Amino acid sequence: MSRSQAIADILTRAILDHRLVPGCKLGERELSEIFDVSRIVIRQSLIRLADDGLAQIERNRGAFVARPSMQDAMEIYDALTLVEQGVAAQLSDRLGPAGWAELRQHVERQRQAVASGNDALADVLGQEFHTVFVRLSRNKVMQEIHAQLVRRTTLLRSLITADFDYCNLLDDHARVVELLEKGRLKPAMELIDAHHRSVVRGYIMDRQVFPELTPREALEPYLDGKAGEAPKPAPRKKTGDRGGTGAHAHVHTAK
Amino acid sequence: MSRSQAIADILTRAILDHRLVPGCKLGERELSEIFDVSRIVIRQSLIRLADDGLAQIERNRGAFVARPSMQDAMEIYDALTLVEQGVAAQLSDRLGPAGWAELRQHVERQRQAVASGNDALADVLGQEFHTVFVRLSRNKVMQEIHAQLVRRTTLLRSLITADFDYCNLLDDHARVVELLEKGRLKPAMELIDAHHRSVVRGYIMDRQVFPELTPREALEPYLDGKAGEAPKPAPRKKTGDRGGTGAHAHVHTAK
DNA sequence: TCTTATTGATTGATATCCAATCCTGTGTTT
DNA sequence: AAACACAGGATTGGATATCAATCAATAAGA
Repeated sequence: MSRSQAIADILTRAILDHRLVPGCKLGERELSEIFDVSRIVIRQSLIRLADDGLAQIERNRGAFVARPSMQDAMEIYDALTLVEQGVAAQLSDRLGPAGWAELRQHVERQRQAVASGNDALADVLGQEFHTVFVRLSRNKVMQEIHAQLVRRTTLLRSLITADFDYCNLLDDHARVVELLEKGRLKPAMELIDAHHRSVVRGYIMDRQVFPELTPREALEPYLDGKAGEAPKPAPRKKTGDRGGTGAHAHVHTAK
Repeated sequence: MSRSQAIADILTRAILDHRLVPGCKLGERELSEIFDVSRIVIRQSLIRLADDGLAQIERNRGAFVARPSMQDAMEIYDALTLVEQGVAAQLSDRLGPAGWAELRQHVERQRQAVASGNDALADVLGQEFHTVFVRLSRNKVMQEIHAQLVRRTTLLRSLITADFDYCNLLDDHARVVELLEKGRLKPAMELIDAHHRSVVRGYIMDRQVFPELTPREALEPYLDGKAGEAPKPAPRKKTGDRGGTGAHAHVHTAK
């Protein structure tokens, strides 16, 4: 793989881990020193990030981690809902027994993780559910679109006031699978919609985000060869946020 | 705008106009001489094209215009159908009178173009319909996803045996609008699906595509400043293809 | 004729340099 | 003291030249 792609992947992970927060300057010189490559390679990486919606390049000003607006957030969640509803409709028509089994098995694995108190694993599995869901459509184009939207929702999570609990929404997943398998498409789609709406409605993005890490500090754990085993989640000072990047951050709006 | 973005746009147009056909080598040196820029700028342009799915970069081999497979074609049309159906569902809920008026007006303009024999205009309007349709969702993220899918379908049209008539499917457009406005969402969605399915089913992509133009010839009309007024459609030797890039190439499968 | 080796071309990447632009800090003016 | 103007520094966007690695196609040899 090209060096610029590899670096783009690292930057992407750092952003998704909330180690590089929205608005953070991604200076060419600084990054080139961090990764020990030339500025041009960094430029190419930044172009890739910008094409993916994770960075924003301003002419003669440089690249910054994207700072999506509330409007952007709603549009991203709308698009994600649209895609997942569409996939749900396709699956309810076309999915074979093996597919349903895989979905049920995934939910079951997550259930066991929750039961055994392994929150981190449950979180990861909760994220993965959506990916598996879309993968079963056997449409790589759709998978890539969906993955990009998920990345952007993860970026959004850097911007919200992190005063929420993670519930992995095992119930929602199980119910979606159940409804779809029974052919009850419409309730399933409404459940998907309701889920995403409840998430985005809890967003409060007025606050400015201040980077707690310099790019050098943020990227240090990803450097130095295949050290990717311990991905190092995001550090947070304030709340009890465990730093997960779960796609299921569920905001408790009701009291 | 950055030079690499401008060049990427030109390359994109040339590909969508079928002047650069799938498989065509996009050599860095050649392009850098054509556009009179350094190789680095070209590399950045090619990265953008690859991210958009219009080019494919092979390590140490270079970039080529993407050569999507039949599988890719089906997946792209599936994704397009999914997106447009989802947008249709949203519009049937949320679109106001002004929106419906705009859609009806667009269809009417296309009807007039057809009636007056202005096929070229009718073709453009037929393409635009889908774009307008998605724009009314007021979701820029969705718009960009849709636009990318449309670009890829246009690329696909370089690969099919061009033995079909262009009918602008005014009827389909009018009917979709009519059905949606009446709240008959399901038939409208089925109509969208049927349309795209009929298109992709007519595809025959066994044939190899041979470039009839060198990159230098293909790109010449786009160079030299704002000469973009006469976009120069694609040249075709064989059929009566008028060179349109209409999103509504409708294959007459039934006899 | 088939296999192997060499050569040429192209890509990936680096270093250095330059122009244009933006930010900032200072100094001047009112 | 406040507002404005200007100059300098820093950063980006880009050009050029160069080098290593890899691929492809040809040429040499069995």
